[in-house]
Amino acid sequence: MRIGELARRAGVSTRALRYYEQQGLITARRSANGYREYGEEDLKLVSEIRSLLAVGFTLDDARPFVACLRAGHESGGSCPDSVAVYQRKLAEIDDEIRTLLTRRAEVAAQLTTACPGCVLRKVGKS
Amino acid sequence: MRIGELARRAGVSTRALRYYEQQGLITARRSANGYREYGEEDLKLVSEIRSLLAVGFTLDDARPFVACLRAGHESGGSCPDSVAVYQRKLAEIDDEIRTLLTRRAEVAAQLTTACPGCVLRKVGKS
DNA sequence: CTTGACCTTGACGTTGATGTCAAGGTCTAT
DNA sequence: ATAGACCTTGACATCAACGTCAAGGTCAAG
Repeated sequence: MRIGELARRAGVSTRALRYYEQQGLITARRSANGYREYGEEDLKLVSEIRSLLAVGFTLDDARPFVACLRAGHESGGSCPDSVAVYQRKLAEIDDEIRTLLTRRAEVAAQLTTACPGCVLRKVGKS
Repeated sequence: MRIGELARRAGVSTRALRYYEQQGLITARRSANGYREYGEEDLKLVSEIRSLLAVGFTLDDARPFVACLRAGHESGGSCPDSVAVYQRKLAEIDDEIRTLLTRRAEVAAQLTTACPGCVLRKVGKS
């Protein structure tokens, strides 16, 4: 299939696909006229990339997963490198959550200081 | 005081101060030679801005706080507009936290699926 | 043969808060 | 008068993942 069809089926833009290729995440054969030609495996790769992006991974994070699929594994996450990324990501997310919780407390404290009572009375609630 | 001194005392770069001015957050008198001239109030404004940025506010979010201080209030947060921003920010932070918690669960689930047991065995732990 | 749907590469725009040059004016001290 | 520490405005660079033209080639259908 060509890039337009892959884009439609994967739910991404053709621009995104070319970008992934430029970043070395996917590759494409070229037909005689220079058009990119993809197979079903590529749909799988792109789907993997999208689901990873959807949970906050970067394209760089997605590399090991793509490599894993290319290596023939059914799941992109079943390779050591992918697992390492999963674990690093979990740690990063935990960090962010902690940061946000701290911030939340700080902001709530400042609000309380600046306007005692404001933090308790929800807007629009009697 | 001139921009260099304010920058040192506030712990920011002169570039940042000029940017805040460009964004309409602070203003400066000009001495005969064209140099920016600041007073102690400006240090207070900049400090307020920095502490807000530190907890994840944008410069735009900081506007009401600066206006509040300029209006003579001791605290930048003690004006209705500032309180509204506080509350909006709290809601935003809560949203982000919820999103991250969801993501964490998703990533952990994928990790479990891809590599059962990996999520339990902490790296480097026997 | 021409429309129209598809494809190509290339390159600038987006977002926020600066960093970092460039090219030059000002002022103090030596 | 010259170094050097300060100031000025202006403008491009950064980060990620694309969006959005621009200018043009390809191909099947009418």
